[in-house]
Amino acid sequence: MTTLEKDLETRLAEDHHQAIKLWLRMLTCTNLITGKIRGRLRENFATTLPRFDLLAQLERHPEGLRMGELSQRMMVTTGNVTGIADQLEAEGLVRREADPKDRRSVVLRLTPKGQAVFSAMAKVHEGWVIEFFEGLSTEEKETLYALLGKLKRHLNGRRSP
Amino acid sequence: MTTLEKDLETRLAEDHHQAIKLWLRMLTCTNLITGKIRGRLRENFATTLPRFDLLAQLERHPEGLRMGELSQRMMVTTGNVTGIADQLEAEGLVRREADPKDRRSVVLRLTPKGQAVFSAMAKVHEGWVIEFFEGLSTEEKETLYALLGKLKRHLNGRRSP
DNA sequence: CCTCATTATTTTAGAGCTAAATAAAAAGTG
DNA sequence: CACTTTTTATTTAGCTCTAAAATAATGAGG
Repeated sequence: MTTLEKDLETRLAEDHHQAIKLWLRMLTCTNLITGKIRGRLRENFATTLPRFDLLAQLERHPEGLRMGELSQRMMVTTGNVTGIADQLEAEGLVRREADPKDRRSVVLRLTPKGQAVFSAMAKVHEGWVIEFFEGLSTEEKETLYALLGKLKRHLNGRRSP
Repeated sequence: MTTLEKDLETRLAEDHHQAIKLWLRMLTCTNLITGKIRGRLRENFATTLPRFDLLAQLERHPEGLRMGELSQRMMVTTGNVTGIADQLEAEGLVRREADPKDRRSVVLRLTPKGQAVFSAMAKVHEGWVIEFFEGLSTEEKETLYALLGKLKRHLNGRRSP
């Protein structure tokens, strides 16, 4: 084996190791942040991250969203959305409505109470996220955002969507 | 309000929005990757991500790890580690051993079968991760790794450890 | 009409995960 | 040494999530 070949092999191996290290670090950061958010949502508002997430999606879509749309946006199964929606409906924060265009569909909307409860939480939540990322400068956040955008396109682009 | 103040305020608001967008994109990328890995682990090896994660930790520490050490490294509760270890022990992949230095502790180690099963999976798993990140160049991965490192230090450094 | 494939939601079974309570051993303190 | 606090692992109750099966409505073709 020549020196050039050895170098190429080494560089490839390092690149492989690099991807693994990168992935583990990314996973760690995400876990740290979700853990903090989960704990604070519980302590401050006695609610959970998926409940908050569902309300956030509805708040961005006052016209309501179907269960399938919610499951796509929240990246969970429709069965999971059903369970979370059940709880929020029991708490009076969301309402199931019939879709006039398709009787198979259910459209979920925020109730006035749900809007009020969510907007109180959203302000505080935004502050937490700002705090978590304030270790990075605006330029660094911009770079990170762009790199993750490229990663996301690659992940969505090829197989197993 | 003067023009300067308005600009400052606008810039701050944009910075806030930036943190939220960044966080949501980061969460999306992580969810996409974990979803792919989970599905492939199930299809190819009939196992799950937390099981794989526990085996991976033990593989890096042939001397064994205590339940508490595992829970820290896996970023889950010790109760959760107990349950996953129960399953892996029933499958004969790990073994509980008494810690001679501390009778409260349990040291978990890979069995020979566990080593064999894991190393077969690890090779394939590494290939998946390389594939997920090959949309980025070596330099881009390096930049992403560094930025996440800075983020991680900030997250660990301040309140709520 | 009537079937057949598709789409939308719910239900079910089981693993994952947390927080809190428990039990046992170790470590610190007067 | 006795007493208290801390540490370590397990257990328990309850929510979260998935995959797969069950319901039910839509739509296309014959």
